[in-house]
Amino acid sequence: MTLSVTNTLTGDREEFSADDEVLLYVCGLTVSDDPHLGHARLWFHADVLHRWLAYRGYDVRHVENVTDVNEKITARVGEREAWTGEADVAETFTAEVFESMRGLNLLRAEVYPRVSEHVPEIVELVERLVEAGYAYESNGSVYFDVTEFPEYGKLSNQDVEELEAQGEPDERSEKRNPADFALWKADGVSETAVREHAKHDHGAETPKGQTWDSPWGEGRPGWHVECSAMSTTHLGETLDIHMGGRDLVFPHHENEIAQSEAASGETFARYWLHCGLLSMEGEKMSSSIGNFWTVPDALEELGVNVLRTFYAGAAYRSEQALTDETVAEAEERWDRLSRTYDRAVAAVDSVDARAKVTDEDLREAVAATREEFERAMDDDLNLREATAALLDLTDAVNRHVDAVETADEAEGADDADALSGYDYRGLREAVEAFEKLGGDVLGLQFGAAGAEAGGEVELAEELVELVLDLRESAREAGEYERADELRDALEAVGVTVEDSSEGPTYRFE
RNA sequence: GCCAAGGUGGCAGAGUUCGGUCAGACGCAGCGGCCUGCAGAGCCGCCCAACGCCGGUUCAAAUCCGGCCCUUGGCUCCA
Repeated sequence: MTLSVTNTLTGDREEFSADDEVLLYVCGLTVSDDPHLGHARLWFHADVLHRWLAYRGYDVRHVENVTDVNEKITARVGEREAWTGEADVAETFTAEVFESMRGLNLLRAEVYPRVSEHVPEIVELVERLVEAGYAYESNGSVYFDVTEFPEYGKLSNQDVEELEAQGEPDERSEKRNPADFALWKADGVSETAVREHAKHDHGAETPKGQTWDSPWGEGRPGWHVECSAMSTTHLGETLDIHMGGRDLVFPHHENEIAQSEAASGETFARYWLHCGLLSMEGEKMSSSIGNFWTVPDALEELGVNVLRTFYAGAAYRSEQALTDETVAEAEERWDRLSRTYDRAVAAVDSVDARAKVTDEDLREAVAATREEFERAMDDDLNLREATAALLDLTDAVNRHVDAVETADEAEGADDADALSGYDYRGLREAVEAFEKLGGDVLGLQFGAAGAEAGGEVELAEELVELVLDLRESAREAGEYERADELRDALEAVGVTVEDSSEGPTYRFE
């Protein structure tokens, strides 16, 4: 079985092929605001793609850009005292992005190139396009002539004539054709552009943003060249996979193809993968609409595992809705996975490794899970189905552990450990499946809750166990009211207690 | 107006590439049972039930073709 993906270029599901090395370019974001859960959705899916390719034995070279030159950034200059220029604003939000990425447990890309550090490469690319006749200079700006590139529109199925017809015919325009787009913009950011994007009126002085010297005079890179220049610089002329949000298909990605292929004569990207949008209240989550939830806030409230489980609840190419209900569902799904994992680990730890119990049902379930998971992932990264396979395994594990516990109890064994009929190997395989498939591929962090904080957690555990001893005494004496009081008190400070036939268990919420 | 994606049960969301093995994946919510002092977790069962509408092709269509309606995204910065 090999991976197949939906390629926007052809609109079809295609078998993925590549050499040992996969060149993956992900369209990152403009650092003009806090990253929100819509951005994180793309990051997540790019991350899982990266992980899955690695699982399949590819060496993944993953590059993700940071756009730190943009009028939206310029528009925020002055909002804070430290923001004296475009670079200050960009620096603040770039730091936010990296922190969010760390929090989301994303595999690091090989490099996160910034526009501000690639202006020479951008200028070089624009020069090449001018020389080749695909672009022209006009009043110090440079535009790409879409009529010179016959394949323009092939990604998004746009018709150049149709686009031309839409454009306002403006005699005074610097552009030859209405659909032409800027590669290089003369001077700094215009006042109107800043005013359009500015959230607050901040003083009389209008920031112009950074400018760089070029053969056409002082100016700034256009909106789409950055990705062409940076991807070529770091990965070469032909990418294996180019991934981005669906809202970028036109014009951004269409223009990238035009620039890159006109300049190199080579295919720019072999597979175009587009991630569906995250909606909230029926609209796409967006900074400009204001219906967003920032990544740091969401991580704080839900935690990385719930968030990742949420994203894994829908295929990358579908839209996904963020509502109280869908979040609650993700919480339940994650809890179920993590509880079962903990339970399996506890069972493995308690068993006598020499025991030779085998449980065919359990082992078959593990094998089936692995097979189904791989099939689902290869099938255009069907994460919902892959997660479903893991959830199926929780049934088998719980059934097995339940059965053994019940049997131990029936025998009245006080030395349950030695007698237990756990399938040691089967459970180990199950634990490994959770760690490999759920952990390595989906990026979930099993069993990490207690390991994170170290010493403090240990102390907390001892204290909780102390209280639980008291509660057990109360229960043995039949003082259930007292026992419930203690349980409620623990719950109030974030410790959930659950009784089982082998004594109480607890977890920190 | 043009381009694109999509419309499947109370919710959410697979399945559409290659028509039958698929109608009821996985999950959530709800209901019942087992277990339990209670609760929770877990297990078992139920949820009497959905493929936007209208045609067509076919022995057979959620899946292919045509038309229509609706939603979302894009056509301006946007993951």
